[in-house]
Amino acid sequence: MEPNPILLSTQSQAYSHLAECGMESERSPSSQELGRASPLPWGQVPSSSLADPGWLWDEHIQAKRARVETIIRGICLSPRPLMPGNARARGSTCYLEKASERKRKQRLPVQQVLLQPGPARNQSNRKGGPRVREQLHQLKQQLRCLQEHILQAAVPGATTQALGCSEPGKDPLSGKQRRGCRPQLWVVNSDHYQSSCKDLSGAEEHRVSEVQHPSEELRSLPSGAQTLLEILKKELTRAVSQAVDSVLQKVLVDPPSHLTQQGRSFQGLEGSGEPSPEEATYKDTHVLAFPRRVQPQGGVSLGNLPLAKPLESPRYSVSPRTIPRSLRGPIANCPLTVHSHIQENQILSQLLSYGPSGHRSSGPSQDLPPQQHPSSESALRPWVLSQPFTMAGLESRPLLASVKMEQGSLQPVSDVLAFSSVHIQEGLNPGHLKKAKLMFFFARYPSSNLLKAYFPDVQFNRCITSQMIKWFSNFREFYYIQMEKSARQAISDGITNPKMLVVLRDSELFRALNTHYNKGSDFEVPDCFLEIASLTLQEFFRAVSAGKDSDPSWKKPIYKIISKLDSDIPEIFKSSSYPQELFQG
DNA sequence: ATTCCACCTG
DNA sequence: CAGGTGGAAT
Repeated sequence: MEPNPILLSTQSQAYSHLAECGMESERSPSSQELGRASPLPWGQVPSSSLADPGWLWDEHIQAKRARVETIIRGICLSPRPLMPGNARARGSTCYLEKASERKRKQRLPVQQVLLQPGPARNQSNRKGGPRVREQLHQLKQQLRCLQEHILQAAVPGATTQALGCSEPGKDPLSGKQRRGCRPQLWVVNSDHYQSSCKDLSGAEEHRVSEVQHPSEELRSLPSGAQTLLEILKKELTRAVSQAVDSVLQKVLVDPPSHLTQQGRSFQGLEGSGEPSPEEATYKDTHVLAFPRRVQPQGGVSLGNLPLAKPLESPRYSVSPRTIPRSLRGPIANCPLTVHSHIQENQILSQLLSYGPSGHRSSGPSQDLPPQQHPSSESALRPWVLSQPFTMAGLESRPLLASVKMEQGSLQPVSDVLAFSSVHIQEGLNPGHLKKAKLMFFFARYPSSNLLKAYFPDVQFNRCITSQMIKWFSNFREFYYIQMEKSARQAISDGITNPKMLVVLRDSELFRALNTHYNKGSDFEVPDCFLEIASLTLQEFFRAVSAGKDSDPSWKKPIYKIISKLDSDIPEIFKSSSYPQELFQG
């Protein structure tokens, strides 16, 4: 076969070293954001008492109520160090990792146990006066409001709304939900109510501080008052338990089957994990609703991605199953549910990481014989997995995180945020690697700007950019090694005319290259790449034939030539969900 | 002084 | 494939 002259249609782009505009400045603050995620103390449970005339009839009662509230608040407070501490720790970790970047991808911090079983309060006595009962009745009603509020909290739109109306006295729910507050529950939701907590009036804050030492004051109370207090406390606790239980029962009537499915598919993630049909539905509704909460954590802007607008708006009807299942843990306070909660978190971390290993699949699959396509498939699967949640032009990872948030729990919301943040920071997953490899067929020397353009779902920072540049450096390394090897082979085979050297699809060289960049042959290697490869091969052939390889830098001229022969990368690669199509068709 | 890159190594 | 390094270009 007579190879044609290899004059390529070189839409050659001069390789330009474009400085990576550091998005650092954007990212660093975001890391710190994490630390600030839960800045507020927990005692800020706003009180509605002043607005509730029923409580004003007697100052004594009011004072008692304040104390009871303090107790309740204390219950709410106890778990507090857990979460904010966690968030902060995670944030700083994040920050440190950022500072010490250049590290390879760090493992995602596996979600640790966040539950701390609160003191189990048994209560069976109920002999309060009618007034107390009446008040308890009110409490129950308020708890019902709480139920609704919880339901709403599962959907960001609703949460946003809740925040918006959290001004004391204006919020119809203000002050009501917190009396139903169970500790863990509010650990879960604390972030959402920060603003309302901030709105505590000075008077109330004073009142709160006034009753900071209930134990002392309690002892000084008249016995009748103490009795009343006791009864009130018990009834409160009981009512809270009932109310929350009922909420959860509602939720559990329609258990989030997708979660269990996830649990299973998570174990077999490498194998046959497919997005459940229900996951698909998420992208239509809920997913859109969440990233907004993720965004600020995730790092300031999702860059170029116009996330905010469409996500702001809609309110979505919330099905009961969107209530976090893990709420059961705190409620039931039982080891089993705690365990299930841990499992959920594991699933969460697993899914947010790139595979069961918690690390992107790497060496092994690459070192395996090319025939073992499943390995490459598995390397890609986690990425593909995330695709159903990817809307065009949207950042996929926050969406994924959002989904997890939904089927996970409210409690780790902040952790999910941290996850997503870390995730964004990590940025690159096997799907990106795959995509980069395919892009190598078109561009051997992509500039950082080009990469940014073609990876819209990646939050570029210095580390990410250099990592991706490094990828291409490694790609080139392999490429040139193969070329040199083949050239030398051709020479030793007695070839004399470089024009005879053409890389064909059935050649061994092609096989090696295809195996490296296109494992599984999911992608049809473009002809332009074969032309470049042929040219490269010929250049190596000429150089070696001319004995230039004695020069230590004999390859440099070749590199210079090749670096000018980058082709335009098809626009389709600009889609953040591009390679997905390869596996659908 | 930085940035980029090839090269080497694990 | 990532980390580290040295050289070269800017």
